[in-house]
Amino acid sequence: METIAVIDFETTGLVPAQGDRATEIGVVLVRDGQIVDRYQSLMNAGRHIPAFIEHLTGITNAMLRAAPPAAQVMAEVADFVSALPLVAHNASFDRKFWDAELARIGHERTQDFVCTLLVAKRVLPEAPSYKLGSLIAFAGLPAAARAHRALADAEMAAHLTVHLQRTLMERFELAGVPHTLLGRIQKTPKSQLEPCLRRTIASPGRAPSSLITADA
DNA sequence: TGCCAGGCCCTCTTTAGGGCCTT
Repeated sequence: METIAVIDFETTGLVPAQGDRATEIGVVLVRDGQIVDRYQSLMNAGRHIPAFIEHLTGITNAMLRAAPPAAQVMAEVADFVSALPLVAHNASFDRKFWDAELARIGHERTQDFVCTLLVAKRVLPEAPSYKLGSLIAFAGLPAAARAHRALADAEMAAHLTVHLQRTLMERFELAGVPHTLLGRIQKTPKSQLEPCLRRTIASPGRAPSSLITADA
């Protein structure tokens, strides 16, 4: 059964190219709709956390001074994730930091990222907001006790991923929704998604991902 | 102290602009 790695970073800011660094990472492994493993660690990259981000996340500069070095943490988490497909909410953000922090230890990402924000916009078009917490509330999924911490946000994104997969399976009578199909869905224009998946139902002999590729 | 960027998406669009989302 397919295993995916849902990740979330807390950081000092928005732009690694301007010196922002990761301060914490959380990873949740999901298999067959269930969380099967977790990884979380603060990481000390020697970068000061602005006060408003300390307030936002609860991660303080004092906490980072006692945290393991970023390089050590990234080596551990790269080993934990290995080549598993990656998922994140607003993945363009986490992808930037994942690639930047990996590059600092001489590693390079080989797998794709799936973005739950882009998939949710297509699968849940009636949602009032696409913030992670708002989608969790909208879908009636369990909310984390402390948002804006890496593992809590990764767990919420994992629950959202499973909800999106199950919604697609029920709506389109699909046997399964692998990460490759989620990847195709996030790249398919919203206006084309419904007819593409409807044709999937009418062509049971063809794999959903190949159908989306051909029609997109 | 507060902001930073960038991809996506919508519309009063496409020769553009602005909001959302992430910390």
